Amino acid sequence: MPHRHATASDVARLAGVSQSAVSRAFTPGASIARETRARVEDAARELGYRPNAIARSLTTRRSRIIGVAAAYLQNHFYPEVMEALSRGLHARGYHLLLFTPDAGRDADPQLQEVLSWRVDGLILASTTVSSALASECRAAGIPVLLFNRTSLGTDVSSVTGENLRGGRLIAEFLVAGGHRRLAFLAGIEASSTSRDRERGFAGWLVEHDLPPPLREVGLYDFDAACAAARRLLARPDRPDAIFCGNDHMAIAVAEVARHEFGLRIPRDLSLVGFDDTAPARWPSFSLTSFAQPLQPMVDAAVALICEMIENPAAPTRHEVVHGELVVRGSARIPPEGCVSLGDRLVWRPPRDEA
Amino acid sequence: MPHRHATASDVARLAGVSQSAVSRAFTPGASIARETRARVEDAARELGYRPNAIARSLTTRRSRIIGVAAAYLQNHFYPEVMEALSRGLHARGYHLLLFTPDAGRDADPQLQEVLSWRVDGLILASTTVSSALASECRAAGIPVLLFNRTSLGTDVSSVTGENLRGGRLIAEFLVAGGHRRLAFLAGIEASSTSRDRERGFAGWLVEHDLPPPLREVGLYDFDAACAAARRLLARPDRPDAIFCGNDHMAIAVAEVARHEFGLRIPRDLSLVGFDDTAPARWPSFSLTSFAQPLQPMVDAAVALICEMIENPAAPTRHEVVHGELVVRGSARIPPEGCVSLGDRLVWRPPRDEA
DNA sequence: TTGAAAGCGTTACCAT
DNA sequence: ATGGTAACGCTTTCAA
Repeated sequence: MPHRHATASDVARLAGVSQSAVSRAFTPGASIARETRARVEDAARELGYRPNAIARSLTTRRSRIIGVAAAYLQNHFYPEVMEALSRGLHARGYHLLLFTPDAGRDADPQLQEVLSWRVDGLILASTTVSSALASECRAAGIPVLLFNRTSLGTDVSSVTGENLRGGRLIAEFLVAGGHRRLAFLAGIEASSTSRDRERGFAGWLVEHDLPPPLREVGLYDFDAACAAARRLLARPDRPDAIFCGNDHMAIAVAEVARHEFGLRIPRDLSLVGFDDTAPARWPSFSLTSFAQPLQPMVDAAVALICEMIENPAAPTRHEVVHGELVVRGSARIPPEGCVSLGDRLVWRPPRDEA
Repeated sequence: MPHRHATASDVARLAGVSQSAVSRAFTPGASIARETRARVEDAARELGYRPNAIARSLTTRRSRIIGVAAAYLQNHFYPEVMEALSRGLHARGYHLLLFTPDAGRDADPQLQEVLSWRVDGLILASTTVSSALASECRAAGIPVLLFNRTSLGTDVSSVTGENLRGGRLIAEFLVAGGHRRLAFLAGIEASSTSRDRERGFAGWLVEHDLPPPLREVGLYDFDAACAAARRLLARPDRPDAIFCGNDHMAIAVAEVARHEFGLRIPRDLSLVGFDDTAPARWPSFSLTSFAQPLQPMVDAAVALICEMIENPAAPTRHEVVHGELVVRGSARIPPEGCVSLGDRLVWRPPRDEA
């Protein structure tokens, strides 16, 4: 028995009021008598009535749904983001329509479907949605927020960590630790995160008249990072320190270095990651990593998308959330600069350079 | 400029047809002349028209949305599930409305909100939604599917791995490996997965006149599992093999065993996990683990929920997806029973017992 | 094959 | 404060 849902009219009939009154009883700021509301609520309870969000959205023209594009869920950073995002949006009365663009393929068709739900906003935490489309949405008047990425030419708001400063700081950290044969393991080269981290890293070196780092590409993928690590570590001029574009790849490199090359970390090889995800804290890796503070980033994203929804005419904003270089055991520790911060050890340049 | 979305009427006007014709042009099986469709499509393209899913859902009374409850996203198993689920549902034309019940708190209010979207189905991949509510949904006629869990008294369909057989097999595996001082690290005790795995494990031991395993509770949580490991490993009668309720906890135990107790795995301690998630394959852990085959489980879930939607009167079903005990290096390997399966080594009892 | 018209379950605007 | 009524944008009869 497909047991039809009760409607506002059903409730109205039972409560002996108009259907409009029922609507008011469920609208926070509406003007309705205490007693009327009570009667409606009783009737609603009896019938198991809940306002139909679909019908409501049709008239209000606000869905209270945010479309969220996520991929790379195998990278520990993103699941944690999803969970926090879901909670944060819920707290503001929004729901989260998830879509996961296929890695290689074009994400735009999927996005079109999400758009057909007239989502109030869009958070793109995945590189594979074309920037063109992102700005197209903006043109169509729907707020778009890039999470943990930015887009080049197009003018779309974003929330990111300090990719550039992080890269610079890590260069300085490794050099202060006495390393001179540095390497960078890029993620997806087209991604802004990878580009910015590399730009910061290589930039600092160049500015200090040091040779540019060796370079391989790991595509933010575990297996690809393993392969890149093999190429890097098999070189005659093997690097003695590698800055990996994220923790996920850093772990891959650590595994290859130890188990295939018999290297000891950090004695033979220093490793620095980015994100400071949970596995970085596991003793086996004890990864020194530039933290992208999850909760602040998510909070910023939620606040920003809500603002954009309330004021669609607002100018685009690029929020950069402050992070720290969290020092653990995977990289040689410079003699100076370590500071204890809460329960973590972080590194700051002895002479203020950052 | 909030640039109003084009509606079917707008398209109709431009194409010189009725609004109904526009609807037909976007309805797969509808009867419409080739030429009419072409004109509609042209007009639609020109106006950037896409049917409004909200309005459509209101009339069809099918949302093509599946509500998915997820939590424990820090356990690597679930993100992978989410991603596969999202793809699988998309392939069938469904969208995924994600909600993440707060761990401790009551998930039911959140679920109510999801229900107000008149979701076509509900997949619960989280223990915190009350079984009572799950069956309430079923009573209300909305298909509910439990993923990686079952519920006790209530009659709700489910997709799970072979928790019971897995537990039994692991007991046999460890005993065949010469272990006698066994322990079980439970997850969330109220969860069916933890209960079934334990029941299989302890049951096999009892049936073979072996003493029951030691027991601690790790709540499927990394830190809690670390604490449990400390209690277990500090005992005078320290176990020489631990079956951990999932990989995530097994890794926690491995970390504590190695880095706090100086134990070597598997020489001093054998460890077996459950799920066979990506980190289990990392050389540092090389975890022997009973595989819950992700893709088959997700495929089964998608197929089952779709069936339930198409035929709500169908009886509840409990699908159990076949898994294998994947042998790696974290547990002593019995002299017999290892079989190569694809690129993995799996264990099967020499005399067929499973 | 096509168009007109009646819903779908709300909210929002009017009067009252 | 309340009830009537017109949208909201679509699908689905029903006639033509």
